[in-house]
Amino acid sequence: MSSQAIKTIPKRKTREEILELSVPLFAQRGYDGVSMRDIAAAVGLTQAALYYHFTDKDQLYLDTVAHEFREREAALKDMLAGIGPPLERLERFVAGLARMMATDKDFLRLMQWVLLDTDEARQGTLGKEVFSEMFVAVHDLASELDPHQDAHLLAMSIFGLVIFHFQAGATRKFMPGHRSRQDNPKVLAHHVCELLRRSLAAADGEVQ
Amino acid sequence: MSSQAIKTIPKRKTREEILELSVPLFAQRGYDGVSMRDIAAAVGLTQAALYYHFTDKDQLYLDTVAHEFREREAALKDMLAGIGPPLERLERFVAGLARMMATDKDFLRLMQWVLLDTDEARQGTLGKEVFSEMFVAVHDLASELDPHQDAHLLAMSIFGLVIFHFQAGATRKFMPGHRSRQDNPKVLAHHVCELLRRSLAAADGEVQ
DNA sequence: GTCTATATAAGGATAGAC
DNA sequence: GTCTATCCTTATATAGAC
Repeated sequence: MSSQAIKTIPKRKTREEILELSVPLFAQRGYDGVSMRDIAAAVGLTQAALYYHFTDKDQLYLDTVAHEFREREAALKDMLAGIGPPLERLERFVAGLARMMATDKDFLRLMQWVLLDTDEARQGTLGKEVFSEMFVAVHDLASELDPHQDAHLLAMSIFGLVIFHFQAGATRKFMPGHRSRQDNPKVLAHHVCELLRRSLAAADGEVQ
Repeated sequence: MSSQAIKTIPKRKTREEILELSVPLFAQRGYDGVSMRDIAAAVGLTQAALYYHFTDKDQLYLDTVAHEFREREAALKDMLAGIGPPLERLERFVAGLARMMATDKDFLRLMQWVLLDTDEARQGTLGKEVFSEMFVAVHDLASELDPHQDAHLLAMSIFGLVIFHFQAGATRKFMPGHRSRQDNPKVLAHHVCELLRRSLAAADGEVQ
């Protein structure tokens, strides 16, 4: 190899920048709501320059979503890693997920856009690439929590219990019984964990 | 009043037709994904004719959503009406909601679009108009089920437990432990009800 | 009430200079 | 790698005939 190879360092800075700045745009207004001009303006480039980095808008969008999801992947894995009794790990995961949903609004919204995607192939790719690993871990945790229940359904329920509260987001403010403390992810996590803990304890008692 | 008044019968058929046919379009692709041309083509009119019935696209969209939501309102109320022990009413509601989500895909998707709406005023209007009444009923049911819990959070959890499964929709197919029977709304309803029933029973035991 | 025709803007994408 | 300039398509919305 010639010494020239050293010079071939990936100059991917702009590309990363584009992805980074596209995240909040797509998260806010979705695929159809964001134009290449919008993105170019946000990055400080002309529209044409974007086509040097990405073949078309579709790919830019896909790469943006994948980028954001990979960013959060490590954090999600950490929540589920480690040892301890299943109930303790559940609490750690629920608390972590709630905190993430409360903090990374863009992540939550991108997820919602993906779930509305009608392209099954694309949804499958993103789903597998992104959710699958996390779901497997929760699925396994679920079957540890109660081997007699359908782990798939229980895992889905755990996600739904946490995520739906944040999906409802602004709408929640208009519903009766709303208090600002409920926006605190810790309060929500506690509510969800208690609900699940009681249910699992009762299930344990019912089986033999 | 002259006999002429009889002739002034509301000829609202076209308007209703437009709304009816707009529902699946907006449900599928959202506000930005549907053009006035698409709608006109679906109805069998020219684009210009739509502007006789609606001032602009925004209003057509809003009226479409409100129309669809009002359509389901009666069914939702029925699920929550009636007498009986709270747990029985919960089961009826969960089963009904699950069936509706499995049947009326357009309704579910329109709801998801509304939840992604960034216009707070619009979200407030639709939320109040549509969800509020239903939420109040579930909220009241929740406080009957367990007076010691935060009824707002519990009501949200009930919704989340049912709705999230259907939101995950196509993505679910790619997750481990998936079996086709889980797509049956009755199976899901049973899972959710059992989960809640056990949790509430345990909560009852823990107090005093 | 619905049409044709058109104004006006915004969108995705490419060619070629630098 | 990024720019300018441009093409072509699609979009919302209006004017005026019927």
